[in-house]
Amino acid sequence: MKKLAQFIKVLGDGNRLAIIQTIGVHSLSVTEIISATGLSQTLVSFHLRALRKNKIVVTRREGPFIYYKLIDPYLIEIIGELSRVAGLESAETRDPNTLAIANR
Amino acid sequence: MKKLAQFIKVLGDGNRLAIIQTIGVHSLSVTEIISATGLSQTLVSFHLRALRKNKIVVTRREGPFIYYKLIDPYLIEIIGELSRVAGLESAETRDPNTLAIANR
DNA sequence: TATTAGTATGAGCCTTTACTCATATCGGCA
DNA sequence: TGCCGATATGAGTAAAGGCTCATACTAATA
Repeated sequence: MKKLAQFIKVLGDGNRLAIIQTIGVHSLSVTEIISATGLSQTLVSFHLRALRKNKIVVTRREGPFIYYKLIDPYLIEIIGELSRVAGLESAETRDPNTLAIANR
Repeated sequence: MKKLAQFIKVLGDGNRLAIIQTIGVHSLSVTEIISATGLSQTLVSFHLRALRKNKIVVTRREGPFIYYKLIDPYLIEIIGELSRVAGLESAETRDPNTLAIANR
């Protein structure tokens, strides 16, 4: 239970959520994440470390770039579910055809 | 995004997760939650307040007792999904077709 | 080898959070 | 009204978390 709490705690930060949403189903370099989120290099790196340590993202080096991607992109869907349960999303934003769930 | 982060942050605590799981689909009094979790009265009350403030539980008074229940019991399933994505659950429970999340 | 772009790390600061203790409130009943 | 069981609240403390600054590491290229 404590492991799960730790995992969820990592998700409970606005900037990390933004980074996760930005990465989405893609594989993005740190520079891309920085410009997409508008956060500072250090701050992005700081949060990426937390996401790495908690097995939420993995990295792959390509020349001078390091690409990050979600270990399980399904996480995006779960976050969407949480958003609904939290009452922060209108019900019709849910188009089943676009859900990654469909291609699993 | 920040509202969602706050909501998730509330879920990211071991004791609160224990309380949420304990309540489950039922409606439990504080005393029942205390004995089921083994936490102190003050601590349970402390966490219940957080769950209340963040619209995760609602209360109903019945004589001297106050009953707590989840506003959306579906939350339990989402937590289960998170547990799977976190790699903390056995793989057999991982059949996408049986997931409530898939049939909504 | 020196430089530069891309990325990570460690230290320090400030805020938030989880917890406990003591006390207060509330409803029922003698 | 006074007491008792059930629950909540406020203050205080220690620890954790988010952030920034300065610096270090790494790979490519001149």
